[in-house]
Amino acid sequence: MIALKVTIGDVAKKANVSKTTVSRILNENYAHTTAETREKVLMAIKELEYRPNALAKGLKSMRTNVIGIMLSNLKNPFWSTVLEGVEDTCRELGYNLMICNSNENPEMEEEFIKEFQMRQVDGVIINPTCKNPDLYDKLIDQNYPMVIVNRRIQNENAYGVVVDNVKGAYIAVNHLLKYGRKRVAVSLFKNPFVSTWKERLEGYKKAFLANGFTEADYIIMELEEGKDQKEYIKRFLRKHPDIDAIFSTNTMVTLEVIGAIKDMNLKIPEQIAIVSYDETIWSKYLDPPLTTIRQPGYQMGQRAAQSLIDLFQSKSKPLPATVVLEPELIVRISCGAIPKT
Amino acid sequence: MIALKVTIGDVAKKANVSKTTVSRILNENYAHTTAETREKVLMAIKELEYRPNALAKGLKSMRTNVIGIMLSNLKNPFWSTVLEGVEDTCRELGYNLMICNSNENPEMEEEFIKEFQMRQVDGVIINPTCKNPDLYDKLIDQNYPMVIVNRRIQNENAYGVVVDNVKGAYIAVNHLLKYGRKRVAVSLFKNPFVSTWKERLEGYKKAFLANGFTEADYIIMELEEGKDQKEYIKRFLRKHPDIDAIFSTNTMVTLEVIGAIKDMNLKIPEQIAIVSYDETIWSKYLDPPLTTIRQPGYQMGQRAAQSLIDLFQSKSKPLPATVVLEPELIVRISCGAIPKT
DNA sequence: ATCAGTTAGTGTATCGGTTTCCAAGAAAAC
DNA sequence: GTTTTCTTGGAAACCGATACACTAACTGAT
Repeated sequence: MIALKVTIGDVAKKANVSKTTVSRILNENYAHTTAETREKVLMAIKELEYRPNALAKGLKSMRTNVIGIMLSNLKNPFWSTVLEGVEDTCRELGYNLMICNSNENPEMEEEFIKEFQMRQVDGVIINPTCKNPDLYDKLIDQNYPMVIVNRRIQNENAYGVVVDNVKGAYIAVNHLLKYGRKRVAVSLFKNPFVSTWKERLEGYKKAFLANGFTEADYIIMELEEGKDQKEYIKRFLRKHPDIDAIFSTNTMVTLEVIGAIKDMNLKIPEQIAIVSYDETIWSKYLDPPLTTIRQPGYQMGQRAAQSLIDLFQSKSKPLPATVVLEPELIVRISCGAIPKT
Repeated sequence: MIALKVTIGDVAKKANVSKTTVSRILNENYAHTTAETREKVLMAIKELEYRPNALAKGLKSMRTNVIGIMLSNLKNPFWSTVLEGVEDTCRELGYNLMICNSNENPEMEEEFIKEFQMRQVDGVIINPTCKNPDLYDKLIDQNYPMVIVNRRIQNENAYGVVVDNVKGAYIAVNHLLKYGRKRVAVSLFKNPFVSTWKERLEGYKKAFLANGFTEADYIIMELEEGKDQKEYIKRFLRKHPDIDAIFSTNTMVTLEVIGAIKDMNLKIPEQIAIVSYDETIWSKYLDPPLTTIRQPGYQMGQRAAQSLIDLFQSKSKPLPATVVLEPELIVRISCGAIPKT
């Protein structure tokens, strides 16, 4: 048997009071108890090593102090950082965390939302697949406490925490163009549902226009999940031999790009410069050290957890809003352009 | 309000049966129901979009179908992989996952275990800090369903999944010595509580003795958390200028080691060869490409979840056992010794 | 002495399921 | 035709907490 259970009734009996009294003391509601009674009860709790059953508590009180987080990808280290921010914040504020992974699969996403609801989590943080707009709308209409992270959804009443992806892409590509690159390609996983995809592409285009280029100068390399990326990239580079820089919107893609370039015996950054999304601890040790866009993942996690908990703790419901965090360009060798300091 | 609740009573009323009958059908206990009744009830469930309340269910049935996982570090990508294995397996088998992070802090660890117990999780997977032996013993004595991952604890009755760390270190150092390195240092975070620390050090020593060296040849570089690692490594290297290889037991340390070596303008692998723990997607793109020990993290997660669930699903309790997975040496440039193929 | 007001504490319904025990009718056995 | 068994289904207790309605005791004012 698993640790035979001590219930609130046992404590009450031992301390010679009612369950109500014990419950009040447990919940630090001291309205109807003397210091003396409290002492007695706390003693009994300690002696019996009593731990309240969170299931029973949640059932009656309609609050579980659990929040759910649904990510779409566990592999990407960016999410570890976000998760860390969420976890730390939850712990500080007395919440536990239930985690699941939609794997970009909208059916999974829907299934897990139901799961979270059955488990009566107090709210959810979700990196949406963006493929279930009706689901998001329904949840928001129902006033289900939810914070959308990293990506945007098409609903004005959502609470969200994102990084400015237009800006992230813009500062990356702008840096390349300012330092003389003319044929800058963008590499991205084809995923037109996802807002980050659209925004980073938008930032890429914006940088071109801001630097006197035209639409004709865009070079867009769309990769498809599951294929041999490196082969595709090599073919693409051979077809466009004038490319002198690549802005990569995704860590995994970046590594494939670097692999392809090395296979083709091209020099980074002399022949092809690279700026890549997502700073990691490896970035500065790559060959060559990688210029990256850093996203404040830990902060994103913190803010998301904080906003969510505000949502059901504050009496006056906060207005729907999306917090926008700032990306940052970390300049290293791979972009071939280090500003003088 | 959050989605107004449909209860089993509502379904019962709609289908003109008792709660008992609905409950039986929900739990696929068809002993007392005709196909006709089932049909009726399932219709009602669908129409009302009924979803059982997992809290109520768990309270009475003493089963939550939730398992807890406690890691000691979210940053290290090795754990993302493990987590992915656990998550996938849990989903397949119908379990949900509650996650927390002890951050190597034994008090946190104890706190979170209590938290998990209060929440009535069915069992836990834990990467122990190794600093709470009494806690582990107590849980095991109480028959608390628990699978220890990655590290070993001093208790014969534990269930565990680990990678062979003696072997991992052995094959790394053996490779260096076989290919002619004579002054091989090991770099590790000083953490004598943790079994992996001991085992990797043991493997290091074993490789020396197997290659005709003696204890006098050990060069042990112990780092302390929180200090400036790179500075310390540089001082160490200057003090031991004869070091011609480093076996690094930890990804983060490896990066510091590489940084230190580059700062000192030494060549990898010509002057100092490196073999490092934990293969990552970056390893082969580092400068130079890194020879690593790959640990099967995803498998570790799978096996752990599988074992844990076996523990409370199979009638005959499995015997305590620790599954040992095999590490693998991935040879690249940094060790300066690529076997001919 | 009476009444109102306050304080400390209790009894019990309740949350939403599961489970045990029992009943009624049909089928089978004698 | 009566008893036994099997099948289908329901009533009510229960899991372990919280919350509402209530009482008993005490204070103090009239």
